[in-house]
Amino acid sequence: MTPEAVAAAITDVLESLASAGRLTLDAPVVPRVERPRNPDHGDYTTNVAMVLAKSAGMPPRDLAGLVAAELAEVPGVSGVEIAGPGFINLRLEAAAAGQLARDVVEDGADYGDVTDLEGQAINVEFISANPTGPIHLGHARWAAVGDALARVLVRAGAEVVKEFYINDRGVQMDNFGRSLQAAATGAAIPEDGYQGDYITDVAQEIVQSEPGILQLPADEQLAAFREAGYQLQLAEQKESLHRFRTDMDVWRSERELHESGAVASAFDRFRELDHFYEADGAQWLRTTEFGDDKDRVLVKADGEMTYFASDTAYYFDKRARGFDICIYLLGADHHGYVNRLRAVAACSGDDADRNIEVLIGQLVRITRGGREVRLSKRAGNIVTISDLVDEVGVDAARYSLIRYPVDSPLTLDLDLLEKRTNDNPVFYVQYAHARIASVLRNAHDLGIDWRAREFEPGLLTHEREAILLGALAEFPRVMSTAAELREPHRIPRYLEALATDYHKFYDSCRVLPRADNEPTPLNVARLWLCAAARQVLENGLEVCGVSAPDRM
RNA sequence: GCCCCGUUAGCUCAGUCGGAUAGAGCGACCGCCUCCUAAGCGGUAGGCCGCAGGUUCGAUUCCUGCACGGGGCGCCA
Repeated sequence: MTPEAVAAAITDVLESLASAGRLTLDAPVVPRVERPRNPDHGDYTTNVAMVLAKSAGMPPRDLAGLVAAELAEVPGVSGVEIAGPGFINLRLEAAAAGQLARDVVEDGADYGDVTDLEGQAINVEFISANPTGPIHLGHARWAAVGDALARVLVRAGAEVVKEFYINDRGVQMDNFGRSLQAAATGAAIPEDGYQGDYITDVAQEIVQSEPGILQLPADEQLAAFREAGYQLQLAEQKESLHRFRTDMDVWRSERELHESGAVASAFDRFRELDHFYEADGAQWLRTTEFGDDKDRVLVKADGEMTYFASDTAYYFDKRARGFDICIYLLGADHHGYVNRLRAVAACSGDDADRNIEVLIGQLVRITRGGREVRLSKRAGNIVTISDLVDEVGVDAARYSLIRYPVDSPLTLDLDLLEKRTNDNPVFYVQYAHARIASVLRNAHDLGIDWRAREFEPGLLTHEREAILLGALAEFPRVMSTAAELREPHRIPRYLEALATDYHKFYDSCRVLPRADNEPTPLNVARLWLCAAARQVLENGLEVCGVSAPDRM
């Protein structure tokens, strides 16, 4: 019996009481069913009696009594108690709780999939680094979180596209090209250019593959370096993200938005809706009508398009491709952009509250040797995402970035991550998985085919078996919450709690028969439970993009 | 000045769509492998949940103000 089933039973009770005239209900209620911290409070608890007391016009405890009496008759429920100000605590029969193990095993990789977001088309844009250098540690958080979020949304039934916006036009591209050109020709790197060692490497690579480039006239040469460098960096970014197990579905070029006329037609749309005007020689979007602090320039007085101009077209582009919800993951240093983006939606006649979601993530601080590492692409002080993967591995890197809520600051201690100690919870979770895999392997070696034997869920009566079953039953709800709140960090946190519950179970409940004894029905039931726990750990780790090893 | 985020155990941080005794890891201390993976488990110590008000049966959680810390307020990207 799952928490969902308990909630449904409570709803049934409430409705039948209401239709029998024993209770007045203002509106249909979705009862909240929780797992109490304190095991003395039963397997599940609900506060419906307190919530409904006022509208029902009776004291919470009386109402609780009414509901509890009916609940006690529900099959699978072994006990109901009223506690405190009006909590209803209930206990399940072991067989009803244990049945879940079989359900999990049978659902396999699908266990934990939910339907909350079915029918929604969601675009998740993240990282969107300039193609003027490698993906670095400053981007790593978004790479991990964005990818995990996308996986969560998919599990919740949404249609999801992961997208990277390439800022391949504008001033930074020219700076980049000039820096490469200078590095290749032995000139000084411009002051506002890129200083990193990688610039020299890239410049050399370009000269090597296109020796003729050095003979070109200065203008053509600059363009050639810019374009060649762009292609090399873009390929580098794709490759390093691939190694990080973050593969984008769409790489959208800013340049293409201009060339295809998307920017121009966005402007037309704004004109139609009368949100567009000219002043001081520039062309503006009247974003202040929709909550922005000031209107924003689309075309500068010198005729150049702003970055924001592309953004407006990009939003239309996403909507035209059928996305109801456009999620942007941005760093805290871009939070000033939120109102602008929302205003774009509003200016085009959309509902900013529904169509645009901006997740602002706090920046990651990085320490090494107890000192903060400052990252600056232009100053050339870069730790790339590939360096991180080389040092600590993809699993540890992704996991430690995903396990914190994005609005909380995060310090990545490179020394700590390199240690591979238990400080890093990814090992704790993976170890639980490997431990179960080992037990199942041993069962197989002993010739115990638990799947073929009868599963007697009523045998799982040990307290730690009950707790483990309860934890397994939580997984779909954790997935729902993570998806609806856009909070993928809830998955690793859940997995850590689940791993603890498994380790505790393992510590006090012998799974396999000792010596040459024949397996008992209890051994078999526990193997089902182990298999279920292993499956949930695997599914959860998969959502994080972290491997679930069979041996460690 | 205005806007966003944070403030919870010695340290790093969870938790809160308002619920019963606030959690984990690390660090400290004490135990547990002739037995399925000890990367594990059990126990002890450690808290005015930043401060002050408000909302109510009930606030660490919601609202307001304040303090401290981080980030942002360009015809830059």
